[in-house]
Amino acid sequence: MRDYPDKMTPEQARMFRDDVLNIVSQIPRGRVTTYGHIAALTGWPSHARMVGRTLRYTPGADQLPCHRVVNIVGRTAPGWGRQRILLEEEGVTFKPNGRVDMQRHLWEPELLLDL
DNA sequence: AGTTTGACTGGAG
DNA sequence: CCTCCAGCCAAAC
Repeated sequence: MRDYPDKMTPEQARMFRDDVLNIVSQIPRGRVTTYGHIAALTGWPSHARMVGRTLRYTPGADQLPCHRVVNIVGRTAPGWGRQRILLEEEGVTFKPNGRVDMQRHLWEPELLLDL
């Protein structure tokens, strides 16, 4: 028995994209969240990779605070060195190993509304 | 229609 | 802490 929903229909894909962008727009300044947390909130918990794809390829996503999305261990996006600068500018601190200090800055969206 | 590719994750060594 | 690997799944080849 698969523990994940059936393959997305085009409409579900559209809703997923809109939900992801909506959630990202709500990440507070100076905080970060993860691909997995966002995926879970949309109702598609196994689609963390899809969250990354959405932020990378959706036109206009660069106007949202997508630099506040990192992976579960606090690693920034490959090939996007500017992400660290943007985060540091709003007070996010990094550990010596180059990862975001998740203990201090992780924002875990809880009961999200108006999606 | 089969294979490869990631802005991912969790576990093993 | 690091690297490697299997599982993941829509998209791109």
